[in-house]
Formats: sequence, structure tokens, C-alpha cells
Amino acid sequence: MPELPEVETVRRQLEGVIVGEEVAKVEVRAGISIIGNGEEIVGKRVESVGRVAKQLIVRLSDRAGMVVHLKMTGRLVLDEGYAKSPYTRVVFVFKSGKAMYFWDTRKFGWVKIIKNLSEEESRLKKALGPEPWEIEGEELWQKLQRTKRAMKTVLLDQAVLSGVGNIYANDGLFLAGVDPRRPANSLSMDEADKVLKALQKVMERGLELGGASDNTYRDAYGRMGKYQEHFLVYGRTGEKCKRRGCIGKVIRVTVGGRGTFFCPECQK
DNA sequence: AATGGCCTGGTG
DNA sequence: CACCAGGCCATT
Repeated sequence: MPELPEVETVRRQLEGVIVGEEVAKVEVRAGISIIGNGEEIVGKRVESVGRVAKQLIVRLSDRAGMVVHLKMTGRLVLDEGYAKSPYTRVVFVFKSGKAMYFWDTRKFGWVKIIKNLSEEESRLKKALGPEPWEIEGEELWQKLQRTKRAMKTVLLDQAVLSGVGNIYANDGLFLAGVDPRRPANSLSMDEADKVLKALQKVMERGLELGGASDNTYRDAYGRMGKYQEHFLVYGRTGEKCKRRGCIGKVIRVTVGGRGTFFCPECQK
């Protein structure tokens, strides 16, 4: 699932290829996958590729742009092989002949065409909380004090902290030794700080490994990441706890309607 | 604060 | 054939 490390991986790859390219054609194959009118960006040049939490921000000339959210199964790829896939929803053809494909089996994701990108970007940043590197432990602790929702649910709340998804929330809580079901306001300042540091660590690891391709995630070249080979608890139901000296086994419960994995022996 | 729905492929 | 995957938003 594309969370912050996956989206950042794609951003870096796209940046190196599409900056400077001029949009020649936008072919919409599934209307539901695009918000706004693709025609509006024809003739515009790509100025930069940015990211806000899990969303990609493509800045175009004349203040225009695109915001892309991959949600669960979305991909933004440069590989020509995607031209004939039945799940390719929008095709961007550049003047040079290069193409970029928005691919999404489940059609949860979208590409949004924006007239004034700066305006849209500040709206987005206002709605989203800080990314894990943009906040201190004490500030996170203060936010946690305001709710008794389960810890993992709060980590997934993009208004509290942005960019964290189910995989890194589970693995981060494991690394911090915190039970995902704990009411957020029951954490001590020290625990909140540990959770933050742990999230930063697992997400950095995810980025180093090119993201997690447990399911359908692929990078801009259509390649898999490798973080799934290093999951700490995510998807490891019944397997041995990875903490040294711990004899526990990973169990799966549902928290906030989502699959939640942890070791009941060492996450308290 | 908790729940349902959006979608569709993959699995049991 | 029923059910699961989960980011995000709307509804209750």
C-alpha cells in the first residue's frame, strides 16, 4: 500500500524523468479516476514533482498542476508496458513521446487537475497534520492526550499525523513496544516519544528499501519494493516475535476496522 | 467516536 | 460463493 515511503520513492523517480516535459495529450480511460478536465493541462510543462503526506504534487507551468492520490492500489508508472493494461485509467503523453500511466485496479485513487496549485497545496497542508519528521515527541504527546481512541487508529488519522498507513503504524508500534489498542491518552510522554522515533525509523527503513510491495505497490518503473521482506509484525500472524529474547507470537486483531498485528508478550 | 461505502482482484 | 484487503470521506 502506498504510504509515505512508497509515495516518496515514486516522487524521486518521476522527478528525474518528467521535469521539463510538456503535456501533449491526456487520455482518460476511466472517468472516475480523474477530477477536473485533463484538457486544461495540455501544452503545460512539468516544473517539479513534490509530495504532501501520501499525495503527489505535480507542478505545471502557468500555476497549474495535478495532485495524485494512489490510495490502495494506484500506481504512477513510466513503463510502456502499461499502455495496454485494462487497469490503466489515465494516460499522460508528453511532447517528447514519453508517457506516464495512472494505473489503479480498484479505482480508489485519483488524479486531480488543478488551476491554481499553490492554493490547493496550502489547503492540503492545512487539512493534514505534520509528517513524522515535522513534529517533536512532546507535541505528539499533547495531541494524544486529547483522545482516548486506540493508538493505532490515531496514528492513521491524517489530521493528527500525516503519511502513516497501516503497515508502518503496526511496525512502528511494535518497535516502540506499545500495544496498538492502548487509548492514546494513556501514553506517557516517554512512550509518545518512543512511538514517534520508532515511526521515523521504520519509515526510513521503508524508504531505503524502496517501499513495501506486500500487495500491489510498484514504483515508477513498475518494480517492487523490498520492505515486505523485513516486516516486523505486519502480516506476520502466528509467526515468532522478532524482538530478541521474546517468546511471543504475532497475533492479528481488528482495530478501527483494520487488520492490526502485534506481539502480546512485548507490546504493553 | 464508530461505522459503512467506495471498488475489484485474490483467496478459501 | 462469501469474504477480505484499507485510505479516506460521509453518515450516524
